[in-house]
Amino acid sequence: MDAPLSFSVSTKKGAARAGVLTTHHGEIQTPAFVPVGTKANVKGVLPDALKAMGAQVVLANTYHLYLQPGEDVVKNAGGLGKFMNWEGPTMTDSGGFQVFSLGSAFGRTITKIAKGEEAPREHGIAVFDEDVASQHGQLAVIDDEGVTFTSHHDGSLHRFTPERSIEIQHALGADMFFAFDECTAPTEPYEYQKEAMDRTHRWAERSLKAHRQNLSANKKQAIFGIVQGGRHLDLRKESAKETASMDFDGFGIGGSFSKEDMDGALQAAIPELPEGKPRHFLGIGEPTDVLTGIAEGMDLFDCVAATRIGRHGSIYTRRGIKHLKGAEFKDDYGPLDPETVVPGTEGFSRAYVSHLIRSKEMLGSVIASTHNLGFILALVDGAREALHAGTFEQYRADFLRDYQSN
RNA sequence: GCGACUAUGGUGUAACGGUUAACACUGGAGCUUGUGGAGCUCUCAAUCAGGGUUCGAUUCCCUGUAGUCGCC
Repeated sequence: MDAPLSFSVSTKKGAARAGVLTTHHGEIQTPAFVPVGTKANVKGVLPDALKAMGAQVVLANTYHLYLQPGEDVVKNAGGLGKFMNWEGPTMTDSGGFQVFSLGSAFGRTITKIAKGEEAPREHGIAVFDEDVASQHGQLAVIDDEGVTFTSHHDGSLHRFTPERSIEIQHALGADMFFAFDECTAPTEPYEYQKEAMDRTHRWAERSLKAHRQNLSANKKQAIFGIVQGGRHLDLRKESAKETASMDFDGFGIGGSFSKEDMDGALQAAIPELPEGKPRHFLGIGEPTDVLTGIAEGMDLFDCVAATRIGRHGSIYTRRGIKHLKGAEFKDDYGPLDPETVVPGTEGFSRAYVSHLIRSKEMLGSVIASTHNLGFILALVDGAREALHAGTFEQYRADFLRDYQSN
């Protein structure tokens, strides 16, 4: 295979679709959920376990691996997959998201999913909270060239530009990676959303150029452009159109949404994207959101929620999320989710995992993370099969009914 | 048996004689969407008993009770 990536859609029903994505490290049946392994590890879950539960691809982060252990360590290990002993396909995120999560949003009550709080800010480009900055030594300043930030490890000063991000991602060597973008808080005003979106487009062109100039990387790695535009449908459409006009191998839809905005943003953007290239929904999501994305025509999803909430003692079940730290689970000797079997976690009871989490035993986090990852992978597997069988809408409706019924 | 010391939420510790008895852990509830987070937020919960001094006692005095240590 000469191209780094090939993609074919085999089933289409309305906007939703199923297909196969082929990389140098194997095939990915889409739609697919991508476990997040930020620092070249999926927290608490061994590669063998990932494989056993049907994970097809993992995603690591440029920002984190650049700071620690440094991209050269990963490169000299033979690339991300070799380094982490994962034989399948890999992806890396560009570090752009950290501009958002460590910069303007850090220390505030803003997350990827908007809750409606106001985000006070100076008009302009330097975005950080001075109190937070002094308290945590935190600082991220965006300009048109790139972003300057301090390391959370030692406070040292660093700078990412689109070119630098691509250079690092070449060193990390994942099969697919993302252009460097700016993700804004959903609470930012329209003018700033547009300004950030335009900047993201310029950065996309620079990212693409930097990648195409590296001929050997070009053969091995695929680059995805990222659609932004906040919660504004006209911006979403414009961003999708603009990004689609560039020669990317695939597309990510990024940014932050309120729960209600998600559908609209997808509907505005997706029709502008080419049919024949994969679409990745960045940072999404929870089970119901993933089904929404599939229904709208997304192919790939990554999200930290499964491992994060698992690590802290909450599990997905067919009947909604259960907080195992709750008193009611102390003597609940039933399985984690009677309706979902995850390889490697069969036989563990809610009471047992509740006990482990309460006593801060790491095995509790391991079991819950494994369960949650297996749960959402199985959910997406089921959705894919339903797409092929022509029963996806029913599948989704059934799941939503059960999940919200508790 | 005698002496010394101690007695504050479930646990461990705070509190010049002066607002609503503080903190940590535990317990309970909630949060987490391209992971600075095995994390964060909120919350229930106590002055050993009985007297006395004082305007006012967790604080000072007496008695009782319990515990710890030491001594016959």
